[in-house]
Amino acid sequence: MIKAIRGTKDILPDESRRWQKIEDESRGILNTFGYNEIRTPLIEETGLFVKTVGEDTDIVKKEMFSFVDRGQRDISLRPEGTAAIVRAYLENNLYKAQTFQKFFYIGPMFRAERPQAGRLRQFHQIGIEAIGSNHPALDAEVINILIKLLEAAGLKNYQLKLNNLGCREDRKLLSKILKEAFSKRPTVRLLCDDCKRRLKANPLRMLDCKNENCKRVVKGHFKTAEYLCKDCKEHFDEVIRFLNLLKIPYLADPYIVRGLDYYTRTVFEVTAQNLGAQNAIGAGGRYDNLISDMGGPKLGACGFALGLDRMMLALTANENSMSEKNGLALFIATIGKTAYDKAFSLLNELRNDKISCDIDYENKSLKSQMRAADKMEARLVLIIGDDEIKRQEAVLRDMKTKEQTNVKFTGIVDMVKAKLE
RNA sequence: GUGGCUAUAGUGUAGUGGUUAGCACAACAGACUGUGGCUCUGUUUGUACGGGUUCGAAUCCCGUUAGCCACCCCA
Repeated sequence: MIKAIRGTKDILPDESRRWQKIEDESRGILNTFGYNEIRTPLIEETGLFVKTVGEDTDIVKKEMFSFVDRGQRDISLRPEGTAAIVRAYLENNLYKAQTFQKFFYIGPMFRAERPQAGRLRQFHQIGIEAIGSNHPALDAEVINILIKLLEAAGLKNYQLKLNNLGCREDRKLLSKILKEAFSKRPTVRLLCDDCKRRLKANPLRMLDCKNENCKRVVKGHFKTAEYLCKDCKEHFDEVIRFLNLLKIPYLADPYIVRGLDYYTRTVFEVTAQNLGAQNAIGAGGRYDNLISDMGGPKLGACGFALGLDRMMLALTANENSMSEKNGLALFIATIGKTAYDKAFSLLNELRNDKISCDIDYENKSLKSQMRAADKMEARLVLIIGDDEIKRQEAVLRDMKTKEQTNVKFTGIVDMVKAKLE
């Protein structure tokens, strides 16, 4: 038997109902904030992610599903959403019609990590990208939307962490300062092996090392805010002011560093409880250099991505989930071939009138058909047998009141409609 | 990607080398035959896969696969 690929899973109808509900609610919220859905391909040229996410990031170095197609093109399944959206924004010259634009997306992303609860190789994100503005209100709005989506889904225990990485120059300065601080033998020896490597490749990542010893040592050497330029400092203050205006509680955490290279200035992360080590449920930030780096105009932008699979997990853990079935309006139970034929065409009429209805497909006994109707939570059951065919009328049973009435074949659709009203 | 733990009907589980692998729920069928839920009766379905040890393996060993936990990373 062929099984689903490692790290992928089926979202079965029971669960799918919950997904749809959350997606629908999210679309509604995003709509009120003026965001429009964009759908980009699941596959892109590998170079897109190498350039944007960063050559030295784990995502690109070891987590991408990449392959060479028959035309010898290097292609990858998208590991995240931002790069493709910026690509689409530039490729379709969207900025020429209007510079500032707000997008949202919902869909699967792919990363070849070792699977765990809350960490799949195909996982699903809902995210937004607001492109074309440096305004600090935008950062606050983006964060606000993330919070709104979480609350709409019913998530209770979450925490928002906020930081400012500074502009590209600030990041360089920070890297330089870190490198210098740990350039001498004795200080280097205090770091874990990973951090020794990070020191060379990507010093900023030393900031969020989980090793207690590293935390202490690195902490002792600097505080992020001190290395911010005046503009970045001001921007951060403004973002905080707007957040306060919206009464959004946050925790300033100078050790938040994102694993994607394009972030500048504001970065944030929302963690949820009950998810074990995979507790980052949503995260994002500003990326003011990405658009120009990709050959576009110099424009600021900000966005986030929310992990839907993780949110579902967190919701089940909170026991806030409920899966209500969409009960059937009508079930038609039949006895005999003639009755089935009559019922089958009747079904079509009812469905044309947007009445949800169904019939038996397994030649079951009347008793079993009634059981099936009950299981489907049918409100009404129409019973047609030989007697009814002779009289040209059917028995309509209300499943709740057990009340039964005879209805002429010609008046069935109207009668059912009236009963359902 | 590294280390560890786990794998028994659809689901949750019992079974620590010895008969036909047990239980609950679910599913299906039926209870004077044309009517659901409750009750009762019956039925179907399983040792992840592949090797090995042994007279004998769900049980011990090895490999594979998958899941889980931690790391790593991230949503």
